[in-house]
Amino acid sequence: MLDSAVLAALASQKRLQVLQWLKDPVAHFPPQRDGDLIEDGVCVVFIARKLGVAQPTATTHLQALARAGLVTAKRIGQWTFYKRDEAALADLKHKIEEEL
Amino acid sequence: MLDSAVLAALASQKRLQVLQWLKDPVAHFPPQRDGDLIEDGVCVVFIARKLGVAQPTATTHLQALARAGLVTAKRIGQWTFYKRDEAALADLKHKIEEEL
DNA sequence: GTTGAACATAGATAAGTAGCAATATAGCTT
DNA sequence: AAGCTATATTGCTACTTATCTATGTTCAAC
Repeated sequence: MLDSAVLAALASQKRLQVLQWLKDPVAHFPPQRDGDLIEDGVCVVFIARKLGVAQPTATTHLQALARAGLVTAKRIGQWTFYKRDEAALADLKHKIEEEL
Repeated sequence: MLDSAVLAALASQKRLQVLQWLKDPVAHFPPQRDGDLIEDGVCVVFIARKLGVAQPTATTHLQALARAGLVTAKRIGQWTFYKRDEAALADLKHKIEEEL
């Protein structure tokens, strides 16, 4: 059965926007010193800046996506990088296609 | 771009459940006197009863789905029948498949 | 070890959502 | 027209969400 909690994570224009940007991080975010945009993910402050919200607000959104399993967080040094969980997203799309 | 308002309509276990039941109304609801379960849809009180909520609560859920364009309402006499909008649902699934 | 940067957490406010009981409205049915 | 039934609307409470500022924590770099 489809999980409404996961759909709730998607029910936000800001979070949908982030997921779009994370499809091609290199196109949307500046280079990072200590983490690869593609391999490791994008750091929170970049996302906050591009979203036009304060950093804690961005953290909240990203944690919501992570709780839903749609992105993963990776801590490197003082940075936290977020990237899409493509397997989880594919699985979700498949479930929606089948069950909705 | 995916519309977060439509996804918000799906972000509820109760509304997801209703959409599932409406896939096969005959299997899930008793016969109706004045409207065909398949052609016209299912009346609100049946849905309220099966959901285990008061009638106004069911109305709210169904209106949310209707506002999102996922179901359509049809008034016949004193009844309002709700049924899935299969075209809209297919379109949504397609968009999710492509854009998520 | 002190400073500064990145991120998380806490606390506050405002807005939205789910639920109910009560009431209103609309339409049969007699 | 009177009464009954189905649905919608209203008014309320409780809970959740989005946002911010302020503070805490972690870690790098000097």
